[in-house]
Amino acid sequence: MKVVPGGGAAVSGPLSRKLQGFGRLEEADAAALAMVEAGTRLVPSGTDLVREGDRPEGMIAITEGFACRYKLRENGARQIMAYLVPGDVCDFDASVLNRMDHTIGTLSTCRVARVAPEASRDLRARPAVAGGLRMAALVDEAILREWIMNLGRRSAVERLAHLFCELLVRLRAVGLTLGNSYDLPITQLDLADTTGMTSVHVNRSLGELKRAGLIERKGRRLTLTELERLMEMAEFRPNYLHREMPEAA
Amino acid sequence: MKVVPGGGAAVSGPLSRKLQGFGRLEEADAAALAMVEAGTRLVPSGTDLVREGDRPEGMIAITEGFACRYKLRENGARQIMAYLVPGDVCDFDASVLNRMDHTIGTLSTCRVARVAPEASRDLRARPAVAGGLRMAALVDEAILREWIMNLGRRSAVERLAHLFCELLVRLRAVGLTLGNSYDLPITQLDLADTTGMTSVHVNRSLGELKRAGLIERKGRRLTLTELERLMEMAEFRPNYLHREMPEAA
DNA sequence: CGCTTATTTGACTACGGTCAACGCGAGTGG
DNA sequence: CCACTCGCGTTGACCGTAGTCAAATAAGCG
Repeated sequence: MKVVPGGGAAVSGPLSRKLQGFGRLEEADAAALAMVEAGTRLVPSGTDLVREGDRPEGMIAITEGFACRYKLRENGARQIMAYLVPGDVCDFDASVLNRMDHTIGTLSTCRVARVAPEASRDLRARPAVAGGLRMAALVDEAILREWIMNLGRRSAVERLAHLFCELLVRLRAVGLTLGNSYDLPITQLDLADTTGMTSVHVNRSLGELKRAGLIERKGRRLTLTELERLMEMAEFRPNYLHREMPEAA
Repeated sequence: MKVVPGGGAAVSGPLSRKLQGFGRLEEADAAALAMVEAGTRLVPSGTDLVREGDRPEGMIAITEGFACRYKLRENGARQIMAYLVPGDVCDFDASVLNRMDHTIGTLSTCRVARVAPEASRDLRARPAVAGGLRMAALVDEAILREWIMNLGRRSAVERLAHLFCELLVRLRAVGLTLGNSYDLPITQLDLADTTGMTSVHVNRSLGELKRAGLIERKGRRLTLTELERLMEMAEFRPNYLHREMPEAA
């Protein structure tokens, strides 16, 4: 078994970290996931991992960096529909032999694990892993709904505030936060394409949040000073991100 | 076995009609679905079927009318995240014992079938039905993504145009269209809460579409005259609504 | 250090929201 | 049978949030 680079004992990576949030994993489960995490490749920012029209197989998992699902309009406008952060998995075999209706691409340099269909079957043969993946898919869908709420019924600042709160919770689940701060390795243009705005307006809205003392940004580091007020202004209720565990699978 | 009201032989209802779109159903499958459709109740417009915070079980299916998934903001603003049209099913047991993060309510008078957990298990025991439900869930998710695109990157008229095109395809799949027209039993306020606008602006945008000769409305009946131009203006590509069938399940 | 890519700012525009009034048809009750 | 109400649709005047265009800085990066 491959040793996780840069560490002695295999400290659990974001993958097992995330799935553990949905239920206890066995040693062997964690080992299988660590195996996946060991076989990652570094992908530069702005790379498409899976394109619209493709018929992908197996799975891909992100262990470092931000990726996203997006579509383009004919005029070049981009809309991001989902972020893939460390620990997130796309299970293409769950999509039963279909063509992609959108593209998956990296927003920053990413560490990506591609899981072949066979290995992917082996993973899903583990009840705890399969269950975790199913839960994760449900959460992803809940996030899509919340983003619709965000786009349809929140103002510019509120949208950004809500997004930042969501990311805090999601990144905390994989141990990538420090207090109320985390690395946000994406540009204001990316934020604009996420929140349905222009980068100019994102810039102004960020300024507003900063001036209000709600957030702070130093380099890539985003700090949610005054998290309480931020959550309140965005009406952020994290219930959609947490799934309660079934008593028995 | 109960006879479908109002007809001699059990003409396939929207439920089996829809699932057939994802793969051939056996006689017994169709019969089981017809059984579900026979046990429906009429629900008035504006009724919540399942509320945020509930922990529903079994399934519900719509066989007539429009329902929707929605959330409210504290200020009363509503955002609709999905339409449930005849043939659509919510499988709560697939959501593994979780609380609803949104509400499901009727937008018009609806005929609704509630399927108890046991009956729901029986249905899912039928491979063709289970497969169809899984496909349907994937399509629903694709629709969520397309709605995000709609909200984030399309103008008011484009959003409405896109929505109307989507509904044409979805309703055609259950045989509820006549040429390029169908019944749209919802108000302009509902359309506003769907497209993230105000009812005033929906009204004006509808007027614009009418004046351009792209749509026509007589009572509840919506006709997409000039469907080609409508699709083009909305950049509507129905690929996200169609799933290709697997060779073998 | 020089190039490229991001961020920031300003002036102006426009899309869509707000507020308010009016019309209209379907029910409902006198 | 008519008056009344209620919900929905329609229209107008005005406002404000966010988009557009353009240019100046700042920040990475080879």
